[in-house]
Amino acid sequence: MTRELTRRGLQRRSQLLDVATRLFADRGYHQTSVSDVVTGCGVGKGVFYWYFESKEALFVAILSDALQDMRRVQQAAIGAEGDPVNRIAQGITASMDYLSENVDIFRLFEFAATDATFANEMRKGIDIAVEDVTRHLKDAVVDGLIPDNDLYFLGHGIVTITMNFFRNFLTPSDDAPPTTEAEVVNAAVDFCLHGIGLERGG
Amino acid sequence: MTRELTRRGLQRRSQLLDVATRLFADRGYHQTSVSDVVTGCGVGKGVFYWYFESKEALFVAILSDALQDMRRVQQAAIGAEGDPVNRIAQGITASMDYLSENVDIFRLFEFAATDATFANEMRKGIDIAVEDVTRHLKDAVVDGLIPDNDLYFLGHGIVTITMNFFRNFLTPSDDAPPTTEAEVVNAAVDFCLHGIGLERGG
Amino acid sequence: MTRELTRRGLQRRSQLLDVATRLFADRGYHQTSVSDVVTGCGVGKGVFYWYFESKEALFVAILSDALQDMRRVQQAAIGAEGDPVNRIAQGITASMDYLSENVDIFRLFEFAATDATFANEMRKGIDIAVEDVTRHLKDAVVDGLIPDNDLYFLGHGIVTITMNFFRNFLTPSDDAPPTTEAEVVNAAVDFCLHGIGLERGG
Amino acid sequence: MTRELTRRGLQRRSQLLDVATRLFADRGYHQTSVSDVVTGCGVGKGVFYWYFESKEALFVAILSDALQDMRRVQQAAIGAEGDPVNRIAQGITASMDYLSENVDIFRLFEFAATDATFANEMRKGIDIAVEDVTRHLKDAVVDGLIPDNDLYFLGHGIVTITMNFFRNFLTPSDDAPPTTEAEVVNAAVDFCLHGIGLERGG
DNA sequence: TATGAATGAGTATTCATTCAT
DNA sequence: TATGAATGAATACTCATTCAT
Repeated sequence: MTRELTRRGLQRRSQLLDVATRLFADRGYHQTSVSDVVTGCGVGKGVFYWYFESKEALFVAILSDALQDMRRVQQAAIGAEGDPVNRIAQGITASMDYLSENVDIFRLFEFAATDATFANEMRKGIDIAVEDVTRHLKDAVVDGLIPDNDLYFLGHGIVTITMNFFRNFLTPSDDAPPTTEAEVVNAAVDFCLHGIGLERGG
Repeated sequence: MTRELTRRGLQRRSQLLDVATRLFADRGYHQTSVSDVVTGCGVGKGVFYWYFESKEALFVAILSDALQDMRRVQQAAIGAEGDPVNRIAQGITASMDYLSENVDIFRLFEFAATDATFANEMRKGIDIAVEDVTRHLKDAVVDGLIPDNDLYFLGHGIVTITMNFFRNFLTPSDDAPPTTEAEVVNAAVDFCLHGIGLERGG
Repeated sequence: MTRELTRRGLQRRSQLLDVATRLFADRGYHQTSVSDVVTGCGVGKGVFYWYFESKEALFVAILSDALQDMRRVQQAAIGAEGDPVNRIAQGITASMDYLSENVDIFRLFEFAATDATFANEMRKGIDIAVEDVTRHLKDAVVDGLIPDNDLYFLGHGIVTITMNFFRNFLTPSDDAPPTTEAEVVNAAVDFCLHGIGLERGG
Repeated sequence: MTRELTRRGLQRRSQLLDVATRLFADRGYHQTSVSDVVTGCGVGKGVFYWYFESKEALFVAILSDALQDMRRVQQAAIGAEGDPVNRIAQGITASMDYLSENVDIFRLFEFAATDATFANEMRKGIDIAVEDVTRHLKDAVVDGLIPDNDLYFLGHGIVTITMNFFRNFLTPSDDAPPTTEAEVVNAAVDFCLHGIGLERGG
């Protein structure tokens, strides 16, 4: 399938991904038909299958693209920062920024995590994030910044807490949350650093 | 629809609810057909529509039954406890117990929260839980036990944290969590009490 | 799938088989849609899948039903005949009679033999026929009626020749074949008996 | 459509015919898509419609090319042979040789004969072969070599028997046929000559 | 000549729901 | 109450064919 695409082809593929992301986030994956997607792009039905093998493959493409994007954003934010603890803090901040600007993506993450078909793909993405964090944690241990606890579990905790804080405090809900993104990011970072045995600023 | 049911009828309805709960939790709502449910009960297809107006209505019935059950369990655990802070702590403990014994239900809660069709129903259940907690919080304020902060937000926080701790630490996952239910319950209670401005036991 | 069917259900299933057989023979399997079949029965589309798992399964059902029918007819024709050579002759005659009265079936046999999906199913049917004939041949050898040649090959030959004679001389074609069924049956029987080392009537 | 083709164009067309022949024989006409054919040639989809009006037209081209080829081979084998009976014998031999070396083609013949769309085209090819044989038969009658029977029927018989013997004895099957091509050719020739009232070599 | 992209009617199949008995 | 049968709209996907470049 992995086809050679012209510039025009790449645009079309990208358009399909965008429209599908929006529809999946708005109505849900199962409530969105391939027909809806192509209609939303103003193209014929066959076009879809020129670019994707199946509806499922499309969703997986969105998912893994998003996971890669998010990771890229994290790495860009971290840049050349030397202090591993700061690297973690900046990674959390960058993740929340990314999700704030791509709320549709966050909803797809949530769906993927609960759906048998995609749970595994989602888990793979999370595992990579955990590995990234764990690498920083190891560095911090080596540098004597934090005690040598069960790093994998800590890493998992940081990733999960980040997602949860985002869900709980930055996802729009009826009862208006009196929180700015900055506050939530702060709270998440504090929570996580505290979790790994640190006081921030200390 | 609210039909008069004989004893046998009530059993059948209950059986349908049980089988559907299991199937929905295992395969997902959209991947489970009405046919699967009736086959799982060993009955004909017409039976289903004798007891439920639609597949959607069935799911809503499961959802609201479960929410009611959970609430009943909370209230039974609280009993005649006089201290409002203890009431909250016991409510959290009872909730985690309930979810531990009804993991299928927890999965349906998760699904309901992400699916456009049921998100509202789920939210109603959560709102009731928040009101319950908030009532205790108000009592605690009146008794001078905790400061008079934004109680609705606190109440929401307690409910959410309870669910999140359950998901994060008591839901089976690859990287075996080295936590017993008791530990998680403790952590959740601590976290929440701390959140409302209290040290437990203090 | 193997479902319990009521009398009415059995009739419907039978009707679907009949209509499909006719359409497949007239237009070809690939040129006949499931839609054509249900329309031909005057029923809704879902009915089809109540009775058959797939279009392919329907064709296989027709095929194996027909092969069984034909075998039943052969056995009925042979009855209690004691002479194994006569049993063979009567089997050939019965087969040709059957095919003459079920020309549609013969066309499906021909199609099945050339189509990758069904060739195997068809071969199985033929193998059974060969085994039947071979049993008679063995008896004939034991009785000293024919020489002890390679019986499996002979059996295969008899079955194939029967089908070929039918195709060549009893299938309607432009250049009207000046042959009656009786003549062809005679010729086939002669040919086969001669093939196994016998003169008929001798 | 009949387009002027450059040398390169002729090669391309020929390549398409070859690849399609192989695919059609392997998977069947209906199971092979135009896409499969062009992919098999490593060219774009538009190319196909440069050389052929339709998928159907492609198959017809393969079919008629093959029929012409086979006829050419027959005529080359007959050469300047004077004896009409020998001409027939040599034609049969040449045909079997051709089919042995082009088994794919034989499968397409079989398919074409059973498919409503191509049965007519196939029949035309057979009719020509029958006419050829019939011409030799007429010569043989004029020469007093054979009795003056229904020649058209005899001609048809010879062509059909040739195909049948090939199918039955030279097409690969499970029960290994203990026959060499030479034996089958001999048998077919004997059968046919006998059929027209002759003993070979007599 | 050739290509990648697009078309859209058509196909098998599913499934929530209804109905006659 | 219950069943087997029927409905038909909806869905994912295919594919011969066309077209702009």
